[in-house]
Amino acid sequence: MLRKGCAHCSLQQLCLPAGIGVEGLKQLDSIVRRRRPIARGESLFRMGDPLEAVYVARDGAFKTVSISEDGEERVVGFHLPGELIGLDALGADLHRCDAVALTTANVCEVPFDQLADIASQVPGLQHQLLRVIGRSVGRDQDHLDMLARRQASERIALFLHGLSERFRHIGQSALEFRLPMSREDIARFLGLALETVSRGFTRLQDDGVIAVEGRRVEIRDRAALERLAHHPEPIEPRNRLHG
Amino acid sequence: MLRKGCAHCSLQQLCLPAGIGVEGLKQLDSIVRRRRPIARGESLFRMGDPLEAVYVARDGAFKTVSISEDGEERVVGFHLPGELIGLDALGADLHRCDAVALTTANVCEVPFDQLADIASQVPGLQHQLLRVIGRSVGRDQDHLDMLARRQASERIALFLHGLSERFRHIGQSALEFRLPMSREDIARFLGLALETVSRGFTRLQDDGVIAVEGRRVEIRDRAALERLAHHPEPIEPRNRLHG
DNA sequence: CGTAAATTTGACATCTATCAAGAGCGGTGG
DNA sequence: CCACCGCTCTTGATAGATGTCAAATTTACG
Repeated sequence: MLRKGCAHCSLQQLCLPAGIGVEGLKQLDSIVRRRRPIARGESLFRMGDPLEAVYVARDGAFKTVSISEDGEERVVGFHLPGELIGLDALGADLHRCDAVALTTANVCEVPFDQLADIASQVPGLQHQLLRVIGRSVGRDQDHLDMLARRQASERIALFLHGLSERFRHIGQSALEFRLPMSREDIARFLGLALETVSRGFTRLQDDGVIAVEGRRVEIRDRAALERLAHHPEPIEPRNRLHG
Repeated sequence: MLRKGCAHCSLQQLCLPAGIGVEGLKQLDSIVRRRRPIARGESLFRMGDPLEAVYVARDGAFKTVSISEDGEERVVGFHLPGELIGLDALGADLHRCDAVALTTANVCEVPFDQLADIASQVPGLQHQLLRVIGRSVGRDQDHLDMLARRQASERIALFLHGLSERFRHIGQSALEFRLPMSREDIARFLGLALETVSRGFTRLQDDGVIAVEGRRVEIRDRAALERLAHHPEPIEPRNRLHG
């Protein structure tokens, strides 16, 4: 039944509850619904749906995608456990994109109206809500930063680096992890062709920066990865098996 | 002295005040500061500054830029009158970018702590604040949508189209306007080289979609602009002076 | 174990960045 | 009022990177 509640959730520090008192926590807890597991490929909401709730995955991962008018799917964002999903509807009360599960996932659902209500009563919660929104805005800006890079290699390095940081942030290994998304998803997230992403991974592996095996990634040389994220090409022409 | 206050501001409908009662308006009005005109090139805040206030231009325009670690300037966003500036700091209470005036501008400054205070008291204001934040998030997603396009022509068409919509939204002509930003700013916003932007404008002019004269832009064929925004190249191979 | 999907790899055309130079524009000072 | 200067913008040539098409290979899943 998963009736433990926010107070004992491993995501406590990342979620809305951070920094609010016991009273507030109880109130918040009372409106949070825990949904049955979402299967891979299922949607939490679709483009055009009215804003009813925001969601946080306790485990699993999601992508948010928008189908542009020319029928192309663009990946707007990836969402790891503890990262709020559904804020895209804040502007117009209508969702601008679909939220699709990349893996089987468990989510908490927080009805938005009730959240807003409580937020105006519980002193810390409003601030915390704004902060969580702000973190989400921050991730959007990181995304912008990636897409503004002209070199595919930079975008890819930045993507892996950012993902690594986020895994660390939720208490998983930052140096070895499994990508929840396909190469195609990554390509659509980075504004690149699928093949370019694949080649980018291969190149990083050849250069000894990472090890890839399908969706398993190991970061071998974090410093090099960061360098690549900020410079088009290897600073020092590293000797690649002499040719 | 500009002592007219929010109640009479032409931006009323776009700003925080929309939809809050007379009482709330008075409270809000009491904390809004109107600053002396900002000169072109001046900054409202800099990267790393603590979040003190959010800003709305009453006239003029701003850009927000972030200097990435490799020293490149990236344009994160453009801000027309009525569009909130400063939300980038929500996540960490620290500004992530500089806000620079593109023209001489008059701005309203709203101390953030006081705004948050009042928002929790005035029923409509919290909702309105979230909505304004949401619109800002929406603009970020439009930006992402542009940058995810692989063809420069699509990004440029989308940029002009979006700008046109925003001018209309603030009551100015959507078909004829003056760009407040340089080609270089646009290039850094779109992740393109300056020359590519220039060439893109020229091409649109040659195709009869727009007329450009320096920073003056006239949209001649809105439908064509929208088509270009969603398709790499002219659907119907329009006859360009027969060859 | 077999089939479909995902990923990698190769070849090639195209687009964009880059380097370079020139034109247009606005502002300044004589 | 005109000439000059600097900055922005445009235009051209070229090299390099990425998208596209195609096919082989691996992986995942039933």
